[in-house]
Amino acid sequence: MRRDTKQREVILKVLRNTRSHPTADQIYDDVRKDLPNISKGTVYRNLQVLQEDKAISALNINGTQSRYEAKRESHYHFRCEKCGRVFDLDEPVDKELNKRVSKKTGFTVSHHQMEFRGLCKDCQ
Amino acid sequence: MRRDTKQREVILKVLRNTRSHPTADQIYDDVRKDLPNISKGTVYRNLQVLQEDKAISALNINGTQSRYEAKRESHYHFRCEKCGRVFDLDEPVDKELNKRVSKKTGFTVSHHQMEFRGLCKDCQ
DNA sequence: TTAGGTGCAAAACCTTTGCCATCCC
DNA sequence: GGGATGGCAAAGGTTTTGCACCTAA
Repeated sequence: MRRDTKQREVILKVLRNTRSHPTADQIYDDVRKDLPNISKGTVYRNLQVLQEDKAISALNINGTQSRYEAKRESHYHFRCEKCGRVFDLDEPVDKELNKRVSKKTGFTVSHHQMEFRGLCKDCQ
Repeated sequence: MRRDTKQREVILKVLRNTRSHPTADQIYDDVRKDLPNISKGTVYRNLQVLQEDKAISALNINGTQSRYEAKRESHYHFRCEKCGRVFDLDEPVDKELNKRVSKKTGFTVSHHQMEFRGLCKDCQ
């Protein structure tokens, strides 16, 4: 069973009080203001636990390794959460979205990426 | 100026001949069939160069570090390519997309992420 | 000729893990 | 009490980098 600990509580509090999408290291620094003795291992372990519990989410897709592809017509991806394979999709890319976001935000939008996730045929 | 090297050529060839979105390590293994003496450093360096030249692209967003956020209503992100900051967008999330992709592919689609890229207001 | 590129190995980074002490239920 | 969790430090895995030697232009 899951126990309540000060460490986990503070990590979650930090994430709930920011909109800055911090890295593990930034979270660590922030948490140390409350818990000067917390270790990085604990931060990482709790970030995982909190993800399992759906209390937080990681923006980055699939951990640390980069994947590459030759430049093609722009397209979206599907990543299987079990086997980790990445597939190209036929779904048409909506370029209007870039303009719409640009208009709303005032940012210069050059492109967007979309990734669907779930289970591929082999893994269902 | 950029010179043509056998190493870069083979790396690009490998990426053009696959749809498997390989990692740097997988590319390295593949390239070594042609160039047994190539080093990993060279692979990494060329993957960067090829990205600069827009000949290839990395699927992963923003290198190796993960960023986290507390769970919120699902939403899309914008990442500034200059300062690296990530912003939440108001753009409505289109859940129909999941169903459409699922129908087309036969995959089980649980969710999707979208990230827009460009320059934020401060960096333009 | 010479600036850009390569190989090699070490370093840098980020993340995970083993171990033992500690704490929550 | 006993299993879950934490702190610490070492290990692991990926990517970057310094340096001396090469090579395309």
